[in-house]
Amino acid sequence: MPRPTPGFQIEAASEDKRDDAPDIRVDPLDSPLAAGSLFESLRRDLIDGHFVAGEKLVISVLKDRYRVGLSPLREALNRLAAYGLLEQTHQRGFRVPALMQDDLEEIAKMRLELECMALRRAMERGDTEWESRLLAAVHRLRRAEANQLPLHEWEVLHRAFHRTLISPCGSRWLLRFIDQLHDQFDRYRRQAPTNAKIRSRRDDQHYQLAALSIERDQSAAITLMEDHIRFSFEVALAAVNPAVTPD
Amino acid sequence: MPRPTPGFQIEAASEDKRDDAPDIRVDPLDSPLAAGSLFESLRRDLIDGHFVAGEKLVISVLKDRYRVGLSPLREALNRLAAYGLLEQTHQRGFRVPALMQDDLEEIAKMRLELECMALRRAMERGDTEWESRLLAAVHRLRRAEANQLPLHEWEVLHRAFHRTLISPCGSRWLLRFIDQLHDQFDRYRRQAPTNAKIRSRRDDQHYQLAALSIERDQSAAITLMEDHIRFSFEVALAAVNPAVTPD
DNA sequence: CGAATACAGAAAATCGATTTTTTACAAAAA
DNA sequence: TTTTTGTAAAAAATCGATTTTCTGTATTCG
Repeated sequence: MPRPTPGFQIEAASEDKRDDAPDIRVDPLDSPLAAGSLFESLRRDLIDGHFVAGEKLVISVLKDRYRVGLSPLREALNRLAAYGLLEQTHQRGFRVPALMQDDLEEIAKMRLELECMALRRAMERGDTEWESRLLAAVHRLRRAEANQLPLHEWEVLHRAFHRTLISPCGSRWLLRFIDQLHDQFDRYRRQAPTNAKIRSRRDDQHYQLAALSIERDQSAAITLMEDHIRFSFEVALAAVNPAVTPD
Repeated sequence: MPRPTPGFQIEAASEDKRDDAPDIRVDPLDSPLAAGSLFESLRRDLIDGHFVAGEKLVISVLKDRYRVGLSPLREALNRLAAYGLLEQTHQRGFRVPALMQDDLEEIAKMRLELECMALRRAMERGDTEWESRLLAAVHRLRRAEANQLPLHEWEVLHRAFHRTLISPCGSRWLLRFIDQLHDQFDRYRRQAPTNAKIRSRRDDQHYQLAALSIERDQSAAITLMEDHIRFSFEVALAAVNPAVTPD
């Protein structure tokens, strides 16, 4: 059964005046991209934890909730399954993957390998334009933290920062795999609690990552990237093992 | 427009007696897994090159060709797009990605990184059971080559060998990404010509790979894996640049 | 004569209904 | 009481029709 999160406040009630539902990103009824935008909506809701891990997704319920027809909905679910954010079993529908410590460890390990590889290449290939965009991205991210912007804004900027950092790595496949792993990782991280200490350390790491990368200090940047991912992993662990929130 | 390959000998003519069409792997009409098996059929036909690279896939044509309804077909296409074997543009359907040298280079580079990583881990973790399965796999593969089994049989055994080689690497994501890259790579390789010399060298490499991996000779095995992928890359290059078939 | 526009045909995307399969529950038998 | 079997409800999967969007062509206007 879906969790009663603020993301789903559309009830069967009033059919008009949807503009005041800030948590729903796209109104599929007005948009001609039902299947495509639905994929994005579902993707985000899955990562945000708006569904209980392990939960079975009942098509007819989703259909009502997102106000779309059967075909675009099933197409979006199929894409999500191919992407790894859903599991599909023949004749018994779609299921949200459970959260398991083994999985999280594996995902973190892969992130470590791939993101360090990407960062190394990015430092070799990045130009002034990249350096500029990176500085801009880290600045936006830190301001969002300092100014206590809503969590969602921060998440968007955080993802943008990491993407910018490795964007000149030269491999679309590498970027694609890392994106996929980030989505998987964030399912855990978003479930884990944070505190000021965690956020502050993370904030520093982001800034230092940008600085060292621009300076082309390869070994220091790579080491920091490893630290950053390991630290995020420690934090995310609390999603599967609530005892171990680090401070 | 689809190429007139033997895979598609079903014309609009006789509506009965489909059993004599050996190249169609599953008859979706008899199977209750239309969408799932259709994904596999399309995946294989895409890798086999039964579609022209860059070609636009017309839904209604595919519908007739594979004899399925619109919904399972579109679901399969969506999954293939998420998987990277098709490109989707909103409101203008699905397209087979073009073959480009840049892409091939990138794919080969990623294969090099990921498969070496996986092989290293597999050698650390593989047990006797793995060694046995690996010997069996390489034996089947070499016998298929020696006995001139049909190409398709060899392709299946070839894929099975590579999968077995790295199977104990301990990371589902790593295996998944490598599988995906193999599919991409094979789109090129299958288009490139081979000769006895190429096949013989490749055959040797497979045998040596198995032997060195079982002996746990890490550096030699990794070096050979690099050679193997580089060599396959050289061969596959002919798919985009017909002048350079190596001998 | 060239560019812009309107039209017609084709194709993609979506919808709602139908079919098939699974699941849950209850009744009967061991 | 427990297991088995039958039945009804629910859900998934598929189908064919409908709607929307695009594309190519021909016609009109500048």
